[in-house]
Amino acid sequence: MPTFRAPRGTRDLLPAERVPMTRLERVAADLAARYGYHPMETPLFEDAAVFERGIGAVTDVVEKELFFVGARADEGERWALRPEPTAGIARAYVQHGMQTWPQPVKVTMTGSMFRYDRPQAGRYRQFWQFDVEAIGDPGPAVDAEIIELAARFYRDVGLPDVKILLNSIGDPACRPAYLEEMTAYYRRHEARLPPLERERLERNPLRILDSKDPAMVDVNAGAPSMTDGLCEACAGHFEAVRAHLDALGIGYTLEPHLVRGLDYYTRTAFEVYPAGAGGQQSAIGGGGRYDGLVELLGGRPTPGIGFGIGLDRVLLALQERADRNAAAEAILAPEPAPLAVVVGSDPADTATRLRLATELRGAGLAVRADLGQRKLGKQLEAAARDGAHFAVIVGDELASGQVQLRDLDAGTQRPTPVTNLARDLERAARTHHHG
RNA sequence: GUGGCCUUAGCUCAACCGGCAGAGCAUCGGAUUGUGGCUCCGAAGGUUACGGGUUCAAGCCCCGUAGGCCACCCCA
Repeated sequence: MPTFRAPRGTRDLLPAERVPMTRLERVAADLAARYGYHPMETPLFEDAAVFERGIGAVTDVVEKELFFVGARADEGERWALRPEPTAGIARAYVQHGMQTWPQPVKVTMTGSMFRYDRPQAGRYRQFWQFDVEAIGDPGPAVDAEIIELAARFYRDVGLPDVKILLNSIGDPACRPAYLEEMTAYYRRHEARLPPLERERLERNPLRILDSKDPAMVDVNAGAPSMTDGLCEACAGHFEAVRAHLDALGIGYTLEPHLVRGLDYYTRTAFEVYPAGAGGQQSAIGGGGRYDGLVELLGGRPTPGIGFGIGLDRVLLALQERADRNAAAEAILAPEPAPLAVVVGSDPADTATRLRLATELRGAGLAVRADLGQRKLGKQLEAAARDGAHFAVIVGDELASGQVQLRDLDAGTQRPTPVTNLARDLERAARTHHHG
């Protein structure tokens, strides 16, 4: 066992993971740019109150999953690592007076989030997310546009068959009334509720509807439905979102029990799951409307809607998938091989190998240099296994100003003057690709 | 935070009833002084996660800790 290892719930992203994840980020960033979103970035940590006030003090995320930054607590500073991106972005919106920008303000952010929960496959204490936010437009069309963007992202990276769960969870105008009605219902049946559900009744009643306890099936069947409890404005908004999605041809599943874990959500809520998995902790994306958040953080009343992509889980879904399409393969493919490797086993030539490689790179070519003193056979073997198409062999003919340019695929080689090397290699590469 | 399963080389895994810790892959070297992805040979790599206990003897049995995984919880 090594003396040190990555802290629980965190992991090192080695090239085999970081490379595909970077591609996911690139696809998402290019896509969002086409929709008019601009990248931004907030600090990794914020005043803890930003999350407590924005996300809600009685949510799991704030109550038990916040990572506090330990420094200087004695000086009254309470910082916490961001558990999600939206609260920080809303704080920035207020701080920078973005209400004076053309509305809606459309931004993206990519990076790590932190939650102190119990790790599991696809559930980490540090995880990566790509996030999209449109702040300042109350209309249902934006909701549909952002869900369509989400659907397109998953399709573009090779997950064309994701399941989009959709719901409306009302707003401050109608949720209290509905909550009162449904808690009253469950109080009447409290004797039949398991302990966990009784606790939820006090703390987070909406969760009861989503219970996995078999004992709850009967009770839940008779419960008042959230959809029926929507006020006219929320119902109309929801209907319009669905109509827009239908017009765009975006498939979704109505899920009246879908409840989001953060207090700031209003009206539209959605989550995205990979095709097969029914597993509950496998959401690969989620989002919704948060019309009260900016105001909670000290701004004017401002509507907003956002969507987060769980990059770790998207990657996992792609890796686990048996029937990968071309898009998925392109995300997971290893990095392209170098065009050529400069090899040579005479220690006296090391400087020349380094110089030649540098010149070739200066000419825009992807060239690896073997700067060791292993025997030539080993170097060629490594170059071939790397997938390089050419080897530049530096050896005796250097005395007459020449190196060997070897075609590793064809197994042929010829001498070429070092002064011509870049042009020669470029030409060889061109004819090679055509052949 | 609750319950359960697991942990042997860098990776994937063996090791009979408790009796000398092994293989494949990967790494490095060798097989004609400077020419290949295959093949052959070899080397290196281990406090059997960590700490205790039982026993003549523990990778194996018992306890604790850590980490991973699964189901909850919750979310991405």
